[in-house]
Amino acid sequence: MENATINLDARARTLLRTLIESYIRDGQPVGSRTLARTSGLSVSAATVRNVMADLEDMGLIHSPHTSAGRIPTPAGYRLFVDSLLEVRSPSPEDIRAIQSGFAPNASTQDLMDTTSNLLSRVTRMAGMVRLPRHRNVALSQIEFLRLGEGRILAILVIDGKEVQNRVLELERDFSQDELQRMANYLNAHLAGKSLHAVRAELLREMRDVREDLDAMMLAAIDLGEKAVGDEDPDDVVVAGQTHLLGYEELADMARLRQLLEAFNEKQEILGILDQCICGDRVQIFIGRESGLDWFENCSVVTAPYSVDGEVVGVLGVIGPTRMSYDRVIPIVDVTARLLGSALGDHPVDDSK
Amino acid sequence: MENATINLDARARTLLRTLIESYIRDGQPVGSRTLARTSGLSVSAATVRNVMADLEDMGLIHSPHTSAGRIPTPAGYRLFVDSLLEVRSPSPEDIRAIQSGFAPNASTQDLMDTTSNLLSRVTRMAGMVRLPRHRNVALSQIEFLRLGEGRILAILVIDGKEVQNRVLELERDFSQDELQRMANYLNAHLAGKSLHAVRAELLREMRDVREDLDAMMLAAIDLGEKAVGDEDPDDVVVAGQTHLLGYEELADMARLRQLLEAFNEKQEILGILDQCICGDRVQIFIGRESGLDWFENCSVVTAPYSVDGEVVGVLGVIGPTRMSYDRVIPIVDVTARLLGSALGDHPVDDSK
DNA sequence: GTCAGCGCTCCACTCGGTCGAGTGCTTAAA
DNA sequence: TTTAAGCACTCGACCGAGTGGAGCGCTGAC
Repeated sequence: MENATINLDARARTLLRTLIESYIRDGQPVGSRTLARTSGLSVSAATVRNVMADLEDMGLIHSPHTSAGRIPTPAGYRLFVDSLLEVRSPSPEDIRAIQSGFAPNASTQDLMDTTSNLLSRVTRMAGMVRLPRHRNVALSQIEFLRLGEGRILAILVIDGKEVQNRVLELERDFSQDELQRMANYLNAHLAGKSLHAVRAELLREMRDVREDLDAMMLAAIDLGEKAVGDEDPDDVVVAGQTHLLGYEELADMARLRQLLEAFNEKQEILGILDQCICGDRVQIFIGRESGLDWFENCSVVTAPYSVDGEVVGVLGVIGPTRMSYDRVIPIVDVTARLLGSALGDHPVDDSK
Repeated sequence: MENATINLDARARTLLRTLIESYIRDGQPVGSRTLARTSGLSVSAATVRNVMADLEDMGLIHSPHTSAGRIPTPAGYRLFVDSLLEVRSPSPEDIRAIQSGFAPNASTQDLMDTTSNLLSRVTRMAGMVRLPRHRNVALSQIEFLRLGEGRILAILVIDGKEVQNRVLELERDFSQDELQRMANYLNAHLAGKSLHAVRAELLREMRDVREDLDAMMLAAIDLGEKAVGDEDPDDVVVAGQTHLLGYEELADMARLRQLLEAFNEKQEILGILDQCICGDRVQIFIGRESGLDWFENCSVVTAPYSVDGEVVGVLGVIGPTRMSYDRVIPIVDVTARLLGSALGDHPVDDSK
């Protein structure tokens, strides 16, 4: 609807923008006189006061107490980032810092680590990267190893470079020999296909062709389904949480602790990032918008990153609501793009 | 030498002990009058003042400013924990809390996690566990998987339950078939022996019997040595760092940030813990004793833990110097013992 | 609609005074 | 020589009053 925001005339918008920019820069409530001077408009402080009163009625700014200046409310920030903000293109040194951070041919895990480190270092806030969903990566190989009575280690090699282990607990026991044959069967059928396709195929075979196969094949399919089936654990890499200690608007120890705890648990961070995976550009959460109350005075800036045109993950930063959005947004944006392309060029292809 | 500490008479020791206990309890500088009353000695405040002046000369206590009470110096704490402290046996509820935390049959990694969580929860400080060195755990199985041109995944199964992956980059390429034969060879020779023994044997064979073997065996030994050879990465598990935000003596943001940073880097934590691995009982570092200056106002209480009589790792807590040593020390002690025995009973033996 | 002026409010800061805790020193008794 | 009592002094915490300044709302004139 946004009806309240539409009927802001140009002057009010300019004043709101100047006020928020000033507050972001200095952290001080800004009064009518300074605002009148710095806005570039040729209006008096008194007029500015009238406009500010209107803005306050609309819930966009408020004064911490009588006769202090005004500071933006979350709603004010919202309007600001949605329609007032002029995003700078990222500064050359920022770009250089980000680009130089991406090592070629790094493993996915390394890429995640360096990216979140990069984000936190460049923005001086906390950086986070949602591990990529397994998109259409190819299953190179699957192997089974018998660990003990009914316990089997499944090894998935993905894209010829990534390795995943899963321990399966089964009811019946298999000899290593049987396991080997099952692996051979599965590899012959499935190697090179995408994980997604593999899962679909396994499920289909289980349903359709049960009776046409001998017991071994059946067991193999069952085993393969178990190994591939359970979604790999969602995870998120965070870095630079300690930067948040430096912001005095987050100095409340109790809240700060909740915040850092959230970074350790990762669960809530995940929830926030997952909300951002839809949408294809930078998204911003301000204050409590994400529904978490420990998020007071914090904002999140996220951007999805994609490989081959498909969104596979999200990255972002988290910092005080009073942050330089015009600097942070392009940084997050360009980092997402660079990560996407770094993940995109598959360096070592299986030599087939 | 400790010459300065020896010539403390019983009364001075009692007063120092009472003073430190009182300060640990209340966090307030303690003055002569209260000390005279609470010490149990029948002396006047004036006499206490004289003794306190002596203690101050020895560098055991000092006043934050004229006419405040006295607080212990690091040297005072040192003397306190070395020879004044009466360690309580751990309280029943603490013991219960610790014991109930150890799940039977947990993997090593899980044990580390729960243990450091336990330590931090019970002491309300930060807990840490140094991962056990690989003592004489048995190598159950070794397998190789060809990933690509010259890139091989080595899989070590240890103790029938733990799995380690290592990617090896080699100069020459092997076919999966060759790898299989090498693995068979190595398994036949080495399975069941301790990792330590395996490494020794591989090195010996490489040196002694080079010319007696065919090329394949030689390559196998070489490969095995590479897979087992590089020490697994030293690591340490920490938990509950955020508890440290609650202590107002650590409220300095800059220092606090260094502290949390150290927990993230883990490098310095490792250094501290490694200093404690010698010695077979609880050890205590007070303030800067560990050589790190960001350690001001912090203390570390550690204890080594052992399996089958051999020390394999260290665990401990880190908190403000002003902590209840008489409670923390037994907690760390008993946790180390419980972790040792939890690691000790090897639950699932390979069914051979 | 704009804006100058006025009165008002509230905060931040300072200053002086008081209170209490605690010390060091001196002196006297054991 | 050790212990204790008394006394003067210091310092920080606290309180209340006073002050200056920033900033607001309102009103009335243009």
